[in-house]
Amino acid sequence: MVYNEKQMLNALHKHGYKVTPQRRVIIGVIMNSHEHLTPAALHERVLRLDPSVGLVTVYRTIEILTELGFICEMHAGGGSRSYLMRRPSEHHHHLICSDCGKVIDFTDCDLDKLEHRLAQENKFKIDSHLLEFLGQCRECNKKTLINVVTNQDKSVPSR
Amino acid sequence: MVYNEKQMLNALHKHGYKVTPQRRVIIGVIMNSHEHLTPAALHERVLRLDPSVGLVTVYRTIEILTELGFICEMHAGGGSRSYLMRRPSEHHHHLICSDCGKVIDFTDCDLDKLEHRLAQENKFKIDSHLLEFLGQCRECNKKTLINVVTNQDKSVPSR
DNA sequence: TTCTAATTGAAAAACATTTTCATTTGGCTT
DNA sequence: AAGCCAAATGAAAATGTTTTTCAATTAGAA
Ligand SMILES: [Mn+2]
Ligand SMILES: [Mn+2]
Ligand SMILES: [Zn+2]
Ligand SMILES: [Zn+2]
Repeated sequence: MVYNEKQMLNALHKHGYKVTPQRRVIIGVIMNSHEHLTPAALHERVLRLDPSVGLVTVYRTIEILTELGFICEMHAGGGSRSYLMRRPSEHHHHLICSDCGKVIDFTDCDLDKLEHRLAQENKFKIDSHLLEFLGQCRECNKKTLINVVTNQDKSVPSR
Repeated sequence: MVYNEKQMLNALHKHGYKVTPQRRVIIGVIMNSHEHLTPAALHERVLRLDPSVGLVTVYRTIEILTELGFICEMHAGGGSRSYLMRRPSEHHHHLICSDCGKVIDFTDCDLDKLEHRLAQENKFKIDSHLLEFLGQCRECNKKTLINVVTNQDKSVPSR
């Protein structure tokens, strides 16, 4: 289940935030993008629709939308920063393609048993968890395999 | 199982890296710290032992130690950046206290079944995963409970 | 001891995010 | 419809983190 634009704008209003043209555009871009976006990437797309929107406004809107639960952060490993993406409404996790950045959500992490045991053994009160699988999507894997076959006789540079 | 200082210095040498006084100090600080450290926090502690070591060298050493597998990144959620800490040698994950930053490692994540299923269903080639539990350690939880009891009759400021 | 590629620190550059502030505006009240 | 004002905005500056550049130093092999 994914929120639609009207629901998001209503929620803004309901929580005392003003529905500005800038916020409309930003929300529109997020809604119509299936990838996760950095603030900068989001801003770039917003500029195409309204060149006057500032990056600061993008940051501020991201903060609100996160607070309202419409978007969520992503951790794609490596030295990479936190990204964001539109999100289903339930607790979920990510399958991330390290090559192209494609993201697939999944909801059944089934970590309750593990969580319970860890809580007991370590006297921790566990509030939440972060789980992400990193790998290669089908398309990127195909490309890799083709490259391997094509270049199998070529010598490899030593560094 | 945790590496000792000598092993780490040997590994540096073995991989063609020079064993410099700076690297000795940095490794020493990491070895003797049980918390995870940001590059800046690590540098701060290094300065106490050798005020001439530059932050750049800390970054460069972090990179090498990560490559050699002696330290690993941490993702403590929120807008937080990537942290690092000393680490056991095997595949493992973290239990992180959101209050004091205490970290407990655990190794048995047992995600194979889930990984297999996700790989099949989504045609993904999964290389690795990231799993962290966030919560409150015993001590911090105690403090919280005491505060709740102590302040239960006091009025709460509205913001 | 000599030699040299690796390493270092300082400074600058490159980025990412937050703060400040004067101006504008959404939307409630008349 | 007009007025009002707290909320929101963009520009610019400030803050913070990480990387790059470069000349000087040095670890360690010969
Ligand atoms: Mn989750
Ligand atoms: Mn660890
Ligand atoms: Zn891909
Ligand atoms: Zn704690």
